[in-house]
Amino acid sequence: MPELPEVETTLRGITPHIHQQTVAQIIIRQPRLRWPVPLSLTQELPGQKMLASSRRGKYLLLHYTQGTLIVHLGMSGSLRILTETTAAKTHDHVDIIFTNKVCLRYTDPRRFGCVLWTNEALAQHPLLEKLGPEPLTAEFNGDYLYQQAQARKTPIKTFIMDGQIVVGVGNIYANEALFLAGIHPKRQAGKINLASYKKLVHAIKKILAQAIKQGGTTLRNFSQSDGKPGYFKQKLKVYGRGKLPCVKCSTPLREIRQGQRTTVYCPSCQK
DNA sequence: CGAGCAACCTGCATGC
DNA sequence: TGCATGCAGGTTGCTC
Repeated sequence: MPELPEVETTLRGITPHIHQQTVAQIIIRQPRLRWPVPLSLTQELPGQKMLASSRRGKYLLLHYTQGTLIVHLGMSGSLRILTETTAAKTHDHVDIIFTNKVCLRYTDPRRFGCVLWTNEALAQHPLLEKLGPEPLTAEFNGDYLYQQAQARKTPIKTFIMDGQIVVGVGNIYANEALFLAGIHPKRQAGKINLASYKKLVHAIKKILAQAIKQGGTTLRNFSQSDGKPGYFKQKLKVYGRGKLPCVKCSTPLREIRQGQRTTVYCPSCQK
């Protein structure tokens, strides 16, 4: 479910409600996520204040007095703010309740996400230390991507979805960015020239920035932390449109599998 | 080292 | 209606 724009939207949605708030209680109903939720949090977290929040790739980082909560939404996770008592449903795995009665609720049917805690320097955390640059920074540019691609035989789509190369480009936006840049998803990363990489980087930035501005892509169950849906889906040009006519040239879009993910592209516009 | 893929889980759409 | 199958927004951690 959540790609980077959804994670960013979630972060912006929840932060004002919990900023500078002190934890009263944490309830862990289901600790078995991607990695076990540390049960010691029920002792450690109460009394700590939420000082700041940030994001690294698709990891949400909630910085408390004595450590950081690392939250990932996986494929089906969401975080939302509850201001009045609401009975927990089947997949409501974790509640963080603040002294002002606000509840931050983590829900994740597929349990591919995680809720972890660290006291150590974040840059050295095993899940974060090898991550590539953020896509919306100046560090991520055509020259960088071109350099990283040298001698790489992996298909360009797989390459831009590799978090060690650049974080936050998920399946939807990888498809969309390649279409926008006119690049065939199967091309070998090492055989693409600098000019095309500049175009691709521009496309990735554009598509992500636009999606964030619109509040993320709504697919099935994603909604913002306030419950309002995102409005980006209607802007998708290839994702979910296999066999339908290309919006530019009307050629039927082609659908293939790369890795274990669906790729959609226009065989005429993408070379 | 890179490339490819199995694995972790539930829900939903589809087809018989 | 029921059941089997395949697919879904991610990413780690295996094998080769």
